[in-house]
Amino acid sequence: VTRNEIDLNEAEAPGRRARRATHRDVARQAGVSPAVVSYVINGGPRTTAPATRERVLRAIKELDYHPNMMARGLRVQRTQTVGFIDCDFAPLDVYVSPYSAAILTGLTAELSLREYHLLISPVQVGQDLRQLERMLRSGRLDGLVVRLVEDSSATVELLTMISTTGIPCICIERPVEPRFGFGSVLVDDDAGAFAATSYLVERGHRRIAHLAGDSRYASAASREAGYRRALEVHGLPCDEALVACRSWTPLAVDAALSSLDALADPPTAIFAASDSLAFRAVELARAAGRRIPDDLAVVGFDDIPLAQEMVPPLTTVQIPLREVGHLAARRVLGLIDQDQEAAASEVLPVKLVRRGTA
Amino acid sequence: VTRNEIDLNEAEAPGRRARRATHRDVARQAGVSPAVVSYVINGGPRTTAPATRERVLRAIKELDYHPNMMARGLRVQRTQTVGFIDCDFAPLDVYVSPYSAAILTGLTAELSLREYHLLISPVQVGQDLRQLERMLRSGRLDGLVVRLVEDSSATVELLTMISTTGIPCICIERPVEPRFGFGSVLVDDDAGAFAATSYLVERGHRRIAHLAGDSRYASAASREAGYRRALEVHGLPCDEALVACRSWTPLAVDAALSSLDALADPPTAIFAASDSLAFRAVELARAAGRRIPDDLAVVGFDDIPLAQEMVPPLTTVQIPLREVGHLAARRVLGLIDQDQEAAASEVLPVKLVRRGTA
DNA sequence: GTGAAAGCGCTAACAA
DNA sequence: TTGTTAGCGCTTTCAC
Repeated sequence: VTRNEIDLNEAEAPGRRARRATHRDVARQAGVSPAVVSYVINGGPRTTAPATRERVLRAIKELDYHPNMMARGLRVQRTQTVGFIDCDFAPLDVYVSPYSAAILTGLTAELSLREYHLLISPVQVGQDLRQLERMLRSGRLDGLVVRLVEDSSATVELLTMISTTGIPCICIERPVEPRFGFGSVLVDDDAGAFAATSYLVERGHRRIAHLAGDSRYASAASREAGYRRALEVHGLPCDEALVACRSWTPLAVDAALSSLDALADPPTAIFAASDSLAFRAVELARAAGRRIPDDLAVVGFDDIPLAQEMVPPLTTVQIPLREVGHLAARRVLGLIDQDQEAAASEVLPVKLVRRGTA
Repeated sequence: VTRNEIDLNEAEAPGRRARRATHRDVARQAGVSPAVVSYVINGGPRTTAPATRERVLRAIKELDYHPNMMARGLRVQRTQTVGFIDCDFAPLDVYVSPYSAAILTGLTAELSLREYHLLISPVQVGQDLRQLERMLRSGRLDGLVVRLVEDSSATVELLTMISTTGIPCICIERPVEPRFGFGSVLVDDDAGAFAATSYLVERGHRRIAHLAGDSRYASAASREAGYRRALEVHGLPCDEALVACRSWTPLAVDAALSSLDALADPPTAIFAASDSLAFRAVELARAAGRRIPDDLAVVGFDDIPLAQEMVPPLTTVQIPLREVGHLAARRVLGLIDQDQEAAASEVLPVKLVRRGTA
């Protein structure tokens, strides 16, 4: 007598965890073959007579049957799961940073529409990839969304590893060489920084400092590049003493502001590479008795929730982060469905939102 | 000729995705039976001769073999995955709130130590549970960590549903009736609020307002209770006009402060139910020309990163959120390993950290 | 329109 | 110490 022939109720004896109903139980109860149960559940590939269909559906209800994803996944080679790899220098920031948070929000919302699940894997840039590779090769994932923060050889190594696994993949934040065939959804950091800086110039500022982000991050570099380009276009000199910080840590702004203040010709405006940096600058300046925006104008980048909670609210560059998540999700799903178009690259526009600090 | 007998290289023809090596390929290459491959990989249940072991290991390397988790999971009924269900009124806040972020950080770190993966499912309080139930019953998860925010019948319904699935479960933030056998790790909100309020009293404040959180949340209620208890213990009247806000949204503080200011005898101190609320209060008060902490003392709750970035830094109640995540992870893992002790309930102490705002 | 049966890749009980 | 084999729960081809 095989396990499957044990009566279901009998197996539900107290003490042991109840055995779950399988499609065979359903088949027996409905008086059909296991195949038909599958046809009914999946609406194919064969059609079923309405009457049998009804009986099967009823049996499913009665037995409270739920298909086992492991078994189904093993059979059809699908897991209904996509992974999110956040490859950062401070990997556990995935959750802490409002930046990835917004992306994850978009991703999750879109995936759950198609009953897909999200598996999050923080990875440290340059860390040993073996554990990750084991995971990817274990067949647990149908697709992948990878957030890249820089273009070093460590990143290429990661991408190469991923591509050898053959898992469909969409990249976020950094573009990726076409040879990988990965598709990406990006954001126009450079244009945003250009717009922010230009805005300050238009407001009459001539000494505009830049609180740059951690220079290991490509987005920090792009934002700085946009800043420099704007100065140049507007015929302003770029005083190296005006670019400071080079860290994402808000507390690093303290030292940066001190040196800026010590300048013979201190800045009248600041363009910060992130809202958190901008926020700290505002706090510090205000504590030093300066009025925002009159004594010091400040523009941030990202438009995190805090930007609207500050007083005055922060003028900043808004990134459609949730949209990035949505699009990335739709693209992986597209790749999984063999839609070649999904492997394209797309860069989303950002927009300056004028509020109270500049 | 079965699929398994196709030569591996032949299957790697360009165009189609290369077939992955299976344990049978390894067995053939090493000249042993499939069982031995399993013994070697899992270090049991049978022992293997060192020589064969070597050969198997070499074959694994050569073929770049990685076990398939679906197949293994189907066989041993393990998925190496635990789910995190965040059951909130605003479910997509899982990622956005620094609160859950810290918990997730702890969870992830601990789980990855044991090569477990985390699947995050945001759920709206009171929402239809069918999609979630389908997921839970699909056998995709070995264990569950559930963050509960309140004790309504919707929560009981969720817990009941979970318990019928038989999945080992640990609850966070809210205790859970013992009948479920779930285990929990909590945080002493009431004591924290008591400490914060008492501190303000000791500093000489007599008119202490409370910016309460959204009253649908049990933590908001506990914090308010701690506040009231402290006033009572110190012989202070509890003026209902002094408790305001009742929302987690920082912008809701605006109206609350207005009415507080309009009082004949306005408060000299504020105990806020969260750091975000406290932050907004500080911003607003300062914009109105009041000095912190001299004109108005403020104490927060949570100790999110922002608390240290404000100027002056926020005096607040620190919750060991990452620790909550770590412990919850260890407990589910314990439950999965049939360790009955893991089903206990534990409440972690919080601590007042004195900084600049009070 | 439906049933029988093979097989996805793995583990473990049984045999040798 | 190792080989053989059944079976985890499902889908799908093949036969009727």
